[in-house]
Amino acid sequence: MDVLQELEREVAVFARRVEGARQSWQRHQDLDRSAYLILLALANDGPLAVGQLANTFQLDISTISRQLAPIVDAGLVAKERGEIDKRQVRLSITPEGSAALEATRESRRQLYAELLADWSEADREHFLGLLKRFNERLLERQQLDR
Amino acid sequence: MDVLQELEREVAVFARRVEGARQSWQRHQDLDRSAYLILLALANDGPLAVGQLANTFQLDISTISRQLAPIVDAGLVAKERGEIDKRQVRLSITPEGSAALEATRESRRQLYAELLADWSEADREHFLGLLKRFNERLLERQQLDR
DNA sequence: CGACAACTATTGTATTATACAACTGTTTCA
DNA sequence: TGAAACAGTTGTATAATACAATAGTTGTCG
Repeated sequence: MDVLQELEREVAVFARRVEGARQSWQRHQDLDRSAYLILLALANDGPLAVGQLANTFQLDISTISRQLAPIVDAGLVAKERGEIDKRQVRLSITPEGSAALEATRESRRQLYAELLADWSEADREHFLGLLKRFNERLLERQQLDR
Repeated sequence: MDVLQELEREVAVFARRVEGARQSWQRHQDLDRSAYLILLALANDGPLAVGQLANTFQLDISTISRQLAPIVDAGLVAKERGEIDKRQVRLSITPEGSAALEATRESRRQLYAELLADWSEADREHFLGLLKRFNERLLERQQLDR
C-alpha cells in the first residue's frame, strides 16, 4: 500500500487519539494544554506579545487573549504594557509560572516514560527527529496558507 | 535535553498544528475529519454498530451518533436495524460513500506528497512505522483508562 | 413467564475551543 | 494633523465534545 496514504491516515488517527488523551489524562493539578504551551513558549523565547504567541500557534489573537486571562489571573504570567509601543503587551513568565510549568512538564514526562517504556533510546530519538521535521513543515505550510 | 521531555512537547505542538491544518486545508468538496475517519473505519472493518465506532475512536456514542447523521443523510452510509439484536444499528458504506472516500483520500494524499516532497522513502516509512506504534500505544492506554 | 436490570442508540443540554467582527486605544506616515 | 494601519479585548457564533434523560430491546432470575 501507498506509504503516503497510510501516513496520511495514521496522522488523522494520531490527531484523534492525542485529542482523546488530552481529556482523559488531564490531571487536576496540571496546566491545561493551552496554558502549558503558552508557558513553554514564554519560558523558551523570552517575553512575547500576544500577537507573537498567536503567530507561534497559528491561532487568532482573540483566542490567545482569552487563554491568557486565567493564567495571568493565576499569576503565572506577568503582563505589562509595552514600553516602546504602548499598543503591545509584554508577557513574561513569573517564578510561579516556571514552577507550574516544571510540575506539569514532569508529570507529562512521567506519562511518556510509561507510554514508551519499551522503546529503545534510538527509536525515541528517531521519532523525535522525524516529528520535529514534520512539525516544521506543517508550520511553514500553514504560514504560507494565511 | 531529555528526549522524553522533548518528545512530549513535540507531540503537544503536533496536536495543535494538525488541528490548525484541519481548518485551513479543509477543501470544500472533501469529507470533514469525522466523516473521513468513519468511512475509513467502515470501509476497512465492514459493517459496524454505532457503539463499535465509538469504541474505535474512544468517543462517546452520542458524539458518533451525531456525526453519523449528515453522512447517512448524504447517502454515504447505509443504516439498518440489526437483524439479530434490534437495538443495534448496522452501518455500512455505500458505493457513493466509497467514491467520496476515495476522492478525499486522493486529495489528502496529494497534500502529503507536497508536504513530504523532500523526504526520502526510507524516512517516510520510518515515520509511518513509529507513528503506527505510537498510535497503538495510545489506544491501549486510553482503553485502560476508561 | 413476567418483571426488572442491562444494554443500544437518540436527543436535550452544557462546556470548551475556536474564529470573525466590532470596538478602543496607539502609532505611523503622507 | 488626519487617515490608515495595527495590537489587543470583548461580543457573538459555530463546532465538537461529554453527560444526562429517554425510548426501545434483550436477557435473566425468582
